[in-house]
Amino acid sequence: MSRIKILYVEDEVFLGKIVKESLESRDYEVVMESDGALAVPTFKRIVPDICVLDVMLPNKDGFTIAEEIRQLNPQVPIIFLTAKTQTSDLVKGFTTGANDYIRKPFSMEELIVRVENALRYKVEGKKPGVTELLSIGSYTFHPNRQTLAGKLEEKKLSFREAELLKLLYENRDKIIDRKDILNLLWGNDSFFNSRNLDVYITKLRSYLKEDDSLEIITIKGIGYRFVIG
Amino acid sequence: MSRIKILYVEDEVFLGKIVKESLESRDYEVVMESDGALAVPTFKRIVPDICVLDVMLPNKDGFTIAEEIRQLNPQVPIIFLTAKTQTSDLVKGFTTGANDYIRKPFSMEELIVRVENALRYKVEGKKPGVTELLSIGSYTFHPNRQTLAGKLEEKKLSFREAELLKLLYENRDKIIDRKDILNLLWGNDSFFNSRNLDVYITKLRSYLKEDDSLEIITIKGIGYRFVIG
DNA sequence: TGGATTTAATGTTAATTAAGGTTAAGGCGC
DNA sequence: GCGCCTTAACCTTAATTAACATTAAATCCA
Repeated sequence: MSRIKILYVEDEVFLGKIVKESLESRDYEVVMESDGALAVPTFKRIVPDICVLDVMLPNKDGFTIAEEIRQLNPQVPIIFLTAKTQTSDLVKGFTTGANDYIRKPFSMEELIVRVENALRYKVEGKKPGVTELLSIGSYTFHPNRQTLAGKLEEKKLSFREAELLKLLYENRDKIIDRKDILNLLWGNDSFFNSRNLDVYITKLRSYLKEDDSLEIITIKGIGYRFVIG
Repeated sequence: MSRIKILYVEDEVFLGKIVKESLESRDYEVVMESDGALAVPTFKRIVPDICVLDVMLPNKDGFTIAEEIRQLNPQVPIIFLTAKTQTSDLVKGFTTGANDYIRKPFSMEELIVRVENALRYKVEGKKPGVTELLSIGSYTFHPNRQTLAGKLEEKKLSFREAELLKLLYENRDKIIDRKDILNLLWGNDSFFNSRNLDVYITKLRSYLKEDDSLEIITIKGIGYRFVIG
């Protein structure tokens, strides 16, 4: 299977490169275009599987680009990146069908989730995606359904709980920096969010206490390490 | 096993020297390159295990260097050092996988954690880490879980305790220089950290006193020797 | 040279500080 | 109102620093 191709239109070059590298390290093929006026020609040339458009662009804004892309291809998913100040009402009008939007500042985690959702939507129509199952000790974790099934019962997890558990699981046996968790899940590492993380760690520990081979170890001043077995 | 080789591209020479020394004190081999244009040639010459690239460089920026390095070697982990302003505060995350980001200013602790994680990822791919068990006299030591199990009970160790014990164990029967311990665990050998080490030695001795065949011997003015049996 | 004395290094325990854990009470959107 | 997220309050623990004790090496002096 060939790689998923993303057209990414962004005028802030530094930000763009970081996002591009990030997506590429997750095995997406990314073509970045920094000039709004060239977005549509580039689209025609590369024929991407999905588009990520900054709304605020010089020469031609993201919405206009989207309209023109829709003429060419009514199916392709488009994700808008909007600044916080731009009214969500205006944006909502564009988020019908295959469109979605993310408010800046966003975390990579967020972008990845949206991209994956959009692709799933594209492939399967309206069906929710194939739900992967993760086996964590004696538990079964369903990241998309946000459920954690133990021996006795299945617990529904909230979004934050599920995201945190997923992150810990993906980085099991490694030290994860507190800051990284905060930035990935909350978008910044302010003091309050930091205390918030503590709360969620407590929650997960309590959910996972049925299996004592599972442990979220604190590394004070640095972060956590999730050990399994 | 030969030492891990790091290519470190940084134009701020003063900062660079500090970081270089710090990494070297932790037993990494560090090659520093201050000219962006020479980064790729240096890469070819030394063939490092991991790259740490400042993004803002004269002549050639870190991202461009990364792209060229990727042509040569798609696997090697790359860690970018970015100033806060360069990301416009918009992307807060990092990516698991071959790439990682650290915002300047960063702590050495942070860099070390990233480097070690990146290397582990490289070595083990996505496989869960093998959780090792070490047998120390009548004790069983679990470095990742930070537990030390004696005949009667299992004691939870703190991060520092576990790291120190691991270090002693890895160098058992050899004389370990105090300075080396301080540099490896604390990153420098200041007076205060030195007293700190004394405290942790006392703690470990007390934890290990169940088995008389284990002894942490002081070699005054030099360091310690951990003898087993 | 060898015992006494000084000195510096380390041992030990306790106090302090700062990070994180826990639980519960607001707050906000659906 | 309910569920989730956030904030707050209070508690616990790790890491550091400090204080004082001990030990070994270095120096001194007969």
